[in-house]
Amino acid sequence: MEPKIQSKSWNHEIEKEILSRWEQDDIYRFAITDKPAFVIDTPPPYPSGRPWHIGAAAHYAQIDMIARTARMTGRNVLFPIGIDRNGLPVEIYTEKKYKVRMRQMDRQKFLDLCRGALDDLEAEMLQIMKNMGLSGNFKEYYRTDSDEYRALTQSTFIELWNRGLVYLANRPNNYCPDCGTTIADAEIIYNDLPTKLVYMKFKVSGSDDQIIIASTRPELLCSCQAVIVNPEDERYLDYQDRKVILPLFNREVPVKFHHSAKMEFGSGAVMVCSYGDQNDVQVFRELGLKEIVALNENGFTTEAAGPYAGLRVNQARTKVIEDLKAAGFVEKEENIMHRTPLCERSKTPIEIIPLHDYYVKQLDFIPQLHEMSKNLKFHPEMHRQILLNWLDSIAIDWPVSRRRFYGTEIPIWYCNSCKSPLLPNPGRYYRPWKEDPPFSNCQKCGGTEFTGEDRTFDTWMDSSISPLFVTKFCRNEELHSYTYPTAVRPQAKDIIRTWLHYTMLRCVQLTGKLPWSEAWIMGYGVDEKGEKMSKSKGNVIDPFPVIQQYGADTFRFWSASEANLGYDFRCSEQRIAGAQKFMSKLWNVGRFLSSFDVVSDRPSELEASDRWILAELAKLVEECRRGYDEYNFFVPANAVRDFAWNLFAAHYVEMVKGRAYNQASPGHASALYTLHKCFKTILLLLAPIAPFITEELWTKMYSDKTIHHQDLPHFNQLDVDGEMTRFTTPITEFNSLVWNKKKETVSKETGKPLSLKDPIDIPVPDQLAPFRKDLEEMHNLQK
RNA sequence: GGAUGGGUAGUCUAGCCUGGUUAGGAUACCUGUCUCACACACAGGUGGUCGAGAGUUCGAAUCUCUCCCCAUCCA
Repeated sequence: MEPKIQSKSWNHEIEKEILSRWEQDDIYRFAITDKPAFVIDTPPPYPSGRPWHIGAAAHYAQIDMIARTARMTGRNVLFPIGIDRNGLPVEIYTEKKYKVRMRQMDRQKFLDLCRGALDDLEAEMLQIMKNMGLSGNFKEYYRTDSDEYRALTQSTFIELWNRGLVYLANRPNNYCPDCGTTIADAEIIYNDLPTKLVYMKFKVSGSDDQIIIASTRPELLCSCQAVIVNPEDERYLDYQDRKVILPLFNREVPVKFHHSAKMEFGSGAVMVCSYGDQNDVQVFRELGLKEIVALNENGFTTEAAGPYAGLRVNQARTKVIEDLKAAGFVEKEENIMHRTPLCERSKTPIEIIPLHDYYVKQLDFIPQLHEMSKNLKFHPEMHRQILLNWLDSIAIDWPVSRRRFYGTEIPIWYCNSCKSPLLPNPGRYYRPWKEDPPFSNCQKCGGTEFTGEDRTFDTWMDSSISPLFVTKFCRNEELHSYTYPTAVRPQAKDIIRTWLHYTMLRCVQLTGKLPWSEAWIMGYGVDEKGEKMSKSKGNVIDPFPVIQQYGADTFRFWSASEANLGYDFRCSEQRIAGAQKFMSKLWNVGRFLSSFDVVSDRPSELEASDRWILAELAKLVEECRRGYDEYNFFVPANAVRDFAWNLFAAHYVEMVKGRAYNQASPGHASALYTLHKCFKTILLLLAPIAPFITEELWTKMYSDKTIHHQDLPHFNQLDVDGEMTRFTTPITEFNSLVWNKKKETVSKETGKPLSLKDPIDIPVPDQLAPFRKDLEEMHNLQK
């Protein structure tokens, strides 16, 4: 009766051995077969260095559970692993690390520094992903800055260009003076920042009246082209189309009615400048005003600012306020908190200035995206609304050009004589800023001199074709048609309006098809107070040391048992430790059962207790299946833990110990069969969640083949009498009753409460007659 | 201001869609126990006006309405 398993607790150091075994046997390889393909459009993580985010690690653990669930339900799974390496974060990281300025050094040297930095960060990232037990395709992991990836980004852009879906426009756009580039609406965040609200006196032309105008942007006075008031504001009814005179600049501008003027803000009259905010842009457009460019691309005031030209925004503001005061144009100043648009990356206030940028058409596609999104299944359904709200709020096409370096180059050359933009043929990776064009004559004018475009794409241009890249679009027709559209896009809910939306847009434009059939949206990992983790709050928990201390399976099981589908989940180390206890319990149940022979064939007659637990087991399997069907691992994780610990180990195992130990007992085989049947099922049900410990127990106890090529159990495969579950409550209550009695009874010999093995005289109720023998032996019930 | 989700014992959470026994569980706390797998365990216990109010109903944590509070996203 020696257990096959010796060690008394689950040692997660074993995970490393198991990992290398899996790697050697290459158990997750993917090839085209006649089974249905199941492709996961894995989010490629950005290697931004430590600390990583525990919520992100949990996210990847769960994506792996999706992959394992699909594999164990008969699908041919392609689980790509990629690393996102384009964009601002690495540029900022590199500038800091090497104390350099991107625009003040050789472009190629800067790119080389970035690449080196990414390589180091990436290695660490891949290692942790592997250690977490991700069953992805690490052998062929991809990078979004590889020639192959960038060539696809460029090819798809050229395709859109040729179809007229790209245009160049000069229009007011969000501009980050610090990053020196255009940014999309989706990249803006808003913070309340302290600022001065200045109440300025505007003289009404041809009268002694004056209008008070409150503004947080007095430095933009020079670009003011109108003053607007609300048409319902009785204070200004008489002023429509009259002129007011700009203080300091002595220029006349008209007073107009516009519904966007808020009566309760300041004096109710608003000056409209080009451009203080998005509302100014709208008013300029609607009223047909002529814009005056007050700020240039470096964030300095222009000639239009007259005496205030050539200053930074803040300097200009200070000086304008001083002069306004000196000339008696200021009624008062207030210190207020103002909701200020900031660049998501650099946290610099953005400016709105007219810029030449390339736009990808998206407005025309919104009705189609609306319609097609109806065929996209959301897990959970409630997060569909985030996408719909975003689609409804999109007001402009997508500006895709960026004045940055570490990104995919926009593949355009300009003819020096006729200035026409010329695009190369799709297929390879182009770097116009350093390469000669692949043509020698301008198609328009025959010119022979060209200038390469030096801008790059918005990184979402790269990210938004991930489902095309991983299915080898344009590169392997056979594989692409087998794998596209893909099965599922797993992602976090905060990038629905960027990644999810842009991917739908681009894939629909390029293939006419929705790129996936399901979107699986995970909530945030939040801190112990329920607040979102962020580096600025300083409440980020790094997953590295946690995984190192507790092991991958504990971390994974914690993540599954804590995060209900789509809901935010709390990250607390105490609860991770709680998950570890279950790993230990599972291990010990296995250790105990490993001392009994495995009976795989079902005996013709099963004892009542055995039929009872099998009925409960069937219920468990059904519930777990329900969870797995919608990739909600919260359900199986908690259901299996509850069953294994509180029913199977606590009650059933104790009830059948007698029969299990006694080989002469008539119910011996029935007990051994049922014990192992239950435990095998528990292991299979947990395999997608905790792949290491289940593999170890499975291969030690039941098979020399991996558990991860098994199928998830089906409840109708278990031949059970569902009626038996009616005994569950009476059985657990009777057991409690006996335990209570023993505790209350003081032993005459020891003076302590009775030990659980001491005899006691309690009759088994008639209702539980079928279980009488097992219960009597379990509790040592004697007359 | 708008949208989404949530408010259940000290803390966390299930149940709510499909109203019905003493509102499950975890953790913490208290008490006891080494009982032939497990003290990372076992047994027992304290602790709840299910955010507030109203309505529907024989009956509401669950359905309806109003309000308050929290989180996240968007103006």
